[in-house]
Amino acid sequence: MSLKRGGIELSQEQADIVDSVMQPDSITVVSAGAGSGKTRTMVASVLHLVSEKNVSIDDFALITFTNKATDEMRERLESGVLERIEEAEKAGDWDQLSRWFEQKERIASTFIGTIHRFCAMLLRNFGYTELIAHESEIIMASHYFQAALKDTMNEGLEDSTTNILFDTEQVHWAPHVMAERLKSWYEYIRGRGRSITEVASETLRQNENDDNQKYRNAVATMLEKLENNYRELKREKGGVDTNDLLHKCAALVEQHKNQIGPLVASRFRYLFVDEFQDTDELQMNIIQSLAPRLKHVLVVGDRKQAIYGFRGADHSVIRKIAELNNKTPLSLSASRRPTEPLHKAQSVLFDNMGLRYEFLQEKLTQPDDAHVPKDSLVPFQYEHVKTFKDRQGPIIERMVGKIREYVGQRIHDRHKGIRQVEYRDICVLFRSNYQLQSYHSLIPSDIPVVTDTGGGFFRKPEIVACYHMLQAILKYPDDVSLDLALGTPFLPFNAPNSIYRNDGTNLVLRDWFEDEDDCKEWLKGIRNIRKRMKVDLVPQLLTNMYEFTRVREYYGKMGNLQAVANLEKLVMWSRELMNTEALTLQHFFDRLQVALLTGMEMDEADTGMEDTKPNSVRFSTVHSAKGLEYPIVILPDIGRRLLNDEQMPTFFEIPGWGLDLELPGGQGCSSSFNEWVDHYRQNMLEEEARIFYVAVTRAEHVICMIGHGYDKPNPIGDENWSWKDEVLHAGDSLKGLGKKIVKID
DNA sequence: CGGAGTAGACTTTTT
DNA sequence: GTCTACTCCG
Repeated sequence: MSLKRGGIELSQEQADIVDSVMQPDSITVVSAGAGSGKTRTMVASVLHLVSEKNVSIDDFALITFTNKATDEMRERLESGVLERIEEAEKAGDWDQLSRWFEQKERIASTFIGTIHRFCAMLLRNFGYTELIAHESEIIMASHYFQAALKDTMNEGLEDSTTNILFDTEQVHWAPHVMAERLKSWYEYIRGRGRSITEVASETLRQNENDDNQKYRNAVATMLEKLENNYRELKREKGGVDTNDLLHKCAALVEQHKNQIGPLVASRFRYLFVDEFQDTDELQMNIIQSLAPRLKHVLVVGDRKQAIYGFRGADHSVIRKIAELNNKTPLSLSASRRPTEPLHKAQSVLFDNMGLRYEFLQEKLTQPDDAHVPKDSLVPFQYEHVKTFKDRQGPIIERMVGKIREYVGQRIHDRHKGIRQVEYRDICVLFRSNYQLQSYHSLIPSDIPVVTDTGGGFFRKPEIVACYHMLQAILKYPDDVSLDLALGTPFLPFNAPNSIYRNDGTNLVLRDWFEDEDDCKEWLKGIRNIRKRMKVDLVPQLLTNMYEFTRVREYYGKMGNLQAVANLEKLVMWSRELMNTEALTLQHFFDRLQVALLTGMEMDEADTGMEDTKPNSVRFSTVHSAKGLEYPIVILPDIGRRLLNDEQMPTFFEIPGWGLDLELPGGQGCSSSFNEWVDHYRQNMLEEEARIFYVAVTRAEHVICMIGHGYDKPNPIGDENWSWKDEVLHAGDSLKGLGKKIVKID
C-alpha cells in the first residue's frame, strides 16, 4: 500500500491522520511532537481532499498562531500545488493540469491567517447583528480607553469604596502609576478571556474578613468602573478593540448558531488549526461552536511546545477539545528533524527532565531510516564558562569561538551529502530580545549576523510611539492625545504626578505641561513644529521632532541601535511618499495610521552590520524561532536564573475566587497570596522547561549550549535554577552516550 | 560599618 | 532609564 496522500509521501502515522480527515462530519485532534511533520501532514490533507473529493482549495480555512507561520503555510501549500501541476504536465494529463491551475489561482482566496484575522473576517462577513465597526475604529479604541481611564480615576476619588487607593500615605504610588497599573491589570484579565464584571463580583464576594479585603474591593471596583466607562464610550462612538473581536465572535457563533452556522458552512467546509496548544479557552470555544457546521475540523498541537502561557494560552485545550468531542487524540511522534545521534542525546535529556515535568514524558521516536551523519561534529555539546560575574564577555568570546570553529568544517547533510558548514547553517537562540540586542552589538564585525526580531517595521514599539507623538503634536492641546504620548520615550522627563486632583482646580494635562519647568523645552518643540508645519517638509519635521525629544539618545543609551535605525527609516519612508504625493504632516500621519492598522509589511531597517549578506548567522529569540529548524543551534547563557523574586507578579486573578494583589506599600494580600505566588513559580518553571524544549528541538545536527557559574547542578527547583541545571542533572546519563555524541565540560 | 560609586540585568507576542 | 548587588575607601 502506498503511503502517498495528495501526492506527498507520508509515514504511516501521518497517513492515518489524512485518512481520518477524509471522514465526513467529524473532528480530528492530533498531538504532535517537534519535527514530526505537522505542516507537511496538513498540506497533504488539503491536497488529498482536493484530489479525492469534490473540494476546492478555498473551501478550507487554515488557522495558524503567528503571521510568520501563516507565510510558511501559504508557501508550503503553493509549492505542493506547483508539484501537482508539474506532475500533471509530465503525465500529459490535461484535465488534472487545468484543475490544479485553477486551484493555484484559488490559493489567493483561501483563508490562511491567525485566529484574530479569522474572527475579524467572520464578524465582517456574517456579523449582521453584532455588526463590526470599520477598521479605523479599532485603533480609536485605545483613545477611548485612555479617556475611560481618566474618568475612572476621577470617579474613584469621589467613591468611598475606592478613595483609600488615593491615600498616598498608605499606598505609595503616584496617580499616574495607579492608572498604569489599572490599565495593565485590566488588559491582563481581558487578555485571558475573563470577564471584568465577573472577576469584580467574585472579589467582592470573597468574605475573607481580613484587613486587606477593602483594598481588593477597591481595586475590583475601580476595574469595574473602568470596564463600564470604556464599554459606554465604545458603544457611543463605535470603537472595537482586539479583545472585543474575540468576545464578539464567540458570542456571535454561540448565540446566533442557527443564523451564522449556515452562512459559515456556505463559505467554508474544512477548518484546520495549527499550533493549537497556543490557543486559549475562548478561542477553543469558537472553534468548537463552528465544528458541527463543517465537514471536518483538524486541530494539531503539542503541549510540550506551549510557550505562550504568559499571554493566557492554555495547553490543556488539546485534551479538552478531544474530550468535548469524545475523541482520542491521534499522535504524531516520529521526529524526522534531528540526526540519529542528536536524537539519542535529546531523548536522554528530555527523559531526565520528564522526571520533573509530567508533560515531557510524551516521547519522541525516530523513523527507521534516521540520518546517521558521517562527519566528526559532536551533536550535543555543553560548554562551561568558569566565571560568576562578568558573564557576558566570556560567553560571547566562547560563542564567537564556536562559530569560527564550526564554519568550514565538514558536515554530512541529509540531502546534499558532505559539504562545508556556512554561516547560514548556524542559529543563535536567545531567551529575550534584550539579550539578543546586547549580544548582537558586541559581536566582532567579521561575523555576518542577521537578526530576526519578530514583528515587522510598523509593529515596532518605537514606530508606534512615533505615531502617538505625532498625534499629540497635530492635535495639541488635546488631552487624550497628550496622554497617549506620555507613555513613550518621546517624553524626555518624568510623567506628571498630580493630574488627578480633587481640589476643584480640575487640572488638565496640558495645564500641567504649561506649569512644569522640565517641559518648557519640550512644549517649545511642539509649538515650533506646529508653526513650521506649513513651511517645512515632512522629513525635516520628523528629524526636528527626534531632536527636541532626544529620542535617539534615549534608544542609543539603551543600546537599541535597531530602534534608532528604524526611526531613520521612517524618515526615508516619508521621503519616498513625497515622490508620489504632496505630503503634509497630517497626510503623513494618516498614511502611518493606515500602515499601523493594516499591519503593512515592511522590513526593518538595516543597521549597517548585516547589509544584504544572505550567508549570515541568524540571531533569533526562541519564541520567534518556533516552527523553524537549523543544522547548528547555539544557546548562549543557559546559566541565567529562571526565577527572579523582583519579577514575581503582585497581581493575580484566580478563576472562581477573584483577584488578589499586593499594592506598593504592602496592602491587599489575602492569606492565600503566597500560595498563588508558589503556584506561579511552578507554572513559570514548567513554561521555561517547554521553552528550553523548543530551543533544543530546533537543531537538526548540532546543539551547542554555553553556561556559566557553578559546574555542579543546583538542587531541583532551587532559586538559582536554570536551563544549565537540566543538562547537568542529566549529565551522567548523557556522558554514557560517548564522546562522539556528547561533550560536556 | 556605612556611604559613594560602579557594573550589570532588564521576559516571551497576537491584534 | 532604573534598580540592585557589589566594591572600595574612610
